[in-house]
Amino acid sequence: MSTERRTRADAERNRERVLEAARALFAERGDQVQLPEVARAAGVGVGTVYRHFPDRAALVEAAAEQRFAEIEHYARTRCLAGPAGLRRYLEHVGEVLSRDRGLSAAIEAARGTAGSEPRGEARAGLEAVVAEVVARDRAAGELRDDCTVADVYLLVGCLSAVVRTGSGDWRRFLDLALHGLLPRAD
Amino acid sequence: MSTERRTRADAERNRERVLEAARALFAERGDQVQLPEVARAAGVGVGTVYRHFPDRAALVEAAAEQRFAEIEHYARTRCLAGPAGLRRYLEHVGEVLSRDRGLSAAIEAARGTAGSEPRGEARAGLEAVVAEVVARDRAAGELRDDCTVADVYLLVGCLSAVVRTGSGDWRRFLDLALHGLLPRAD
DNA sequence: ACCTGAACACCGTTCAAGT
DNA sequence: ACCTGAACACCGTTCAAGT
Repeated sequence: MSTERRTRADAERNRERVLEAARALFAERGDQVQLPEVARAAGVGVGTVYRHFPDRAALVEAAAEQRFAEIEHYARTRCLAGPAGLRRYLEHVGEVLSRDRGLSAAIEAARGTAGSEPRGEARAGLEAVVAEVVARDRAAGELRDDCTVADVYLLVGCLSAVVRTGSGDWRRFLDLALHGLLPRAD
Repeated sequence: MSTERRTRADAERNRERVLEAARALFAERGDQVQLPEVARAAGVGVGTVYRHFPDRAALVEAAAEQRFAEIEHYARTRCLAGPAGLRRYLEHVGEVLSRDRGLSAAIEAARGTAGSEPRGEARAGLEAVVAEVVARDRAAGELRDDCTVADVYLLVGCLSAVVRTGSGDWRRFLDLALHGLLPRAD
């Protein structure tokens, strides 16, 4: 089992420090934090940041990964039982986005890098739960029959933009969007 | 009336050339064009660009101003008579956004610069028509009673994000959003 | 192996000099 | 008055040298 166990001691610790610093800074000020700043906060040289993360986008994504995992956990425990699962899901995403300005950057960057959508692992897990939530709500007659996971991505992207630009109330947006997903017979 | 008529000959022509070049380049590649590039395309020095426009944002906004005027004209002639005025308005905005990648930048930058929303003149005119369209559609019972101009801005912002990131179909988004603006009794 | 930080490339913006 | 473009400031990324 001694296949690929090379990462030694301080290397792993440095990686974790960088990630920790990145999470805190991105959450607070979003995409505008500078990498040298992250390095300073982590107490390492810039080169170390680049050793562990190929570029800025990779660090943003890695810092967001934890949030995706948290959101997935919330979805599994809170949105698969009872009514209005999708509504609860989207409201939770809105709240997390409001608290972590860096999440938007990760969500939008993923779109930017054409095609390579399924980055980090957490994303795959998330997509699976969202599919379940949609299926459940549809079966319960709470959603239009043609509502898909793609629709949810669409709305999450918009939600992210609304929160990021601070234009108006994201809850109002959700009200409109969710109303739009209702079955034909209101 | 010789109050403030100082701008002479080439100055005005240069300003127009810069604007022309900026319109073409922004439309094609959006917010990622570089100002030295605009200067080169316009056949002037960078300094001249800055002489006429204080900074990048101002140039983006000025280049977009024309589009706003065009959209306003469309709205006045096509969305104040007949049914589904707001739907026709938003579909037109979606089409213009699809053709001019720089418009998104202007729309989103305006939000970014907290508070100072009402830049260029064209925007004020636009806001006025949109208010009329909303009022008409509401009176005709085509929209929820609580639908406001702010809602339209919200959706235009989302539309812009959807088109810009190329995430999914913006027409699908409009379908959902407009459905969300329907009166309670579908 | 991994770390450091000076150095490089690049782009927005300014400003001394020219007309 | 206005124009030009070299120069400056800044930030992402690389890499030679050190441990």
